[in-house]
Amino acid sequence: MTTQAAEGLRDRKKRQTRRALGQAAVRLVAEHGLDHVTVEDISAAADVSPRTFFNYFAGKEDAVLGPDPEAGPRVRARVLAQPADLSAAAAVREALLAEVAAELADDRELWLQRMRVVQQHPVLLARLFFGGEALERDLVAGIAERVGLPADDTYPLLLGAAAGAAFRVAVARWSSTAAPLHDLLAEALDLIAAGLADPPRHHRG
Amino acid sequence: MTTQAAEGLRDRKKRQTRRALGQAAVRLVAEHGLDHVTVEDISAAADVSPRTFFNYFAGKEDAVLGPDPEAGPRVRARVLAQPADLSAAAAVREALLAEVAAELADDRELWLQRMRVVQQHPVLLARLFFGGEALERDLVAGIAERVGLPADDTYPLLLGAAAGAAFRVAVARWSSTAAPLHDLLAEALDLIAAGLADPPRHHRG
DNA sequence: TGCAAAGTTGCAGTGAGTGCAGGTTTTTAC
DNA sequence: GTAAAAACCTGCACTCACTGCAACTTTGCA
Repeated sequence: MTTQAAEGLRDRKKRQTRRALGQAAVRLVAEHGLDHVTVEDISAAADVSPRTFFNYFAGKEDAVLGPDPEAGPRVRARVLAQPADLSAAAAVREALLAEVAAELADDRELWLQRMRVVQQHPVLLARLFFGGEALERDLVAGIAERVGLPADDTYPLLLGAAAGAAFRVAVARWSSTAAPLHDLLAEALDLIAAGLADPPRHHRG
Repeated sequence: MTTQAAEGLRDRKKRQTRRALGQAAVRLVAEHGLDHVTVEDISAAADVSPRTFFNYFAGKEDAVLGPDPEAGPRVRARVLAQPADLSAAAAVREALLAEVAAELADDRELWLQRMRVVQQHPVLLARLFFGGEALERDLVAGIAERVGLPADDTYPLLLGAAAGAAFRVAVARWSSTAAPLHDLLAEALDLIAAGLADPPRHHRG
């Protein structure tokens, strides 16, 4: 049966095209702004027809964000894989930190540019959150399973949503400061675990 | 300076039109689904031209959500108006509960239908969050001012984002349960203030 | 009553996004 | 090695979203 590398030429080309489109989208939008870039521009830069673009992405915004359909299940598995003596919040913390480390190892520079673009285009932020929705659903499912509650109970929903909030804030600060994303995310998650009590040092008039 | 009733016929008509468009949008989308409703349909139902529709809303989704541009400043003011002995988190809690009560007093039924529609169309959820962005920015500004930190510091950003998360979860549960939104929101905010510790009763295998 | 400001509408045009059909490339089976 | 099958790419035609512009109508005000 000649069971070899198992990765056909077809799939490799598909990934190449997808990647080319995504990179072109980020680069062009960074250069010219979101409304001054058409799908045709992106397609041309990636050397495919505009029609083909839509075989890969639902639109400009999707191409910029390049959502990863496997991220959700991966995060869910990570949550369940954490040691049983951790609280749910702690398990989410470890799972997200591990996931972020893995993602960034892949393509640090692209992610950074992507996030800078997102900061400059609030519409993209909305779409990022939307993609985050699918991910958040899986995260919530993992949390629910871990604590033995239904997935539509307040607690899993809220922990998932709060983790998403922490992630957004960390990314926002990442694109404007030089600190490692890992540290920023850890800090945000810790603040939430502390119940968002008033910050220690704040001098009033 | 003739500072009188100050509400001309013009402005009243504008508000009527805006309201008619918003209601028509929610009703039609609830009936036929988001992609089976065109701007033309909505305009026809509100008895204006399609071109006029765009003088009021940026698109279908905006019309469904009917964002209130004054909500942001109002929330910010509410946060600052809370007693000084409250923690920032507690101040946010009180401000949001008051705001929700005021909003709902206006148009309870419309809001409920709106939220049901949002639940069924994740794209709208993204847009809701986007509109929420503007609001969240004002909320963050209020928090920052209250605690004496810059508005781009982690703490205000995170408290604002977490409050947004609590709000989303409360709304999600509101549209699927019968409980009052006020109670659901209070519960969610309290859970966050408790650091999202493991829920009290959860029996493992 | 008459002028200015604001609102409404139609028209024309760009661009997003989709279904369909024909052509090309990769895979699979013989 | 070759031919059928499956997957992919592409152009075409179409609907709909959205915008600028230029009348035209209504409201506000002196």
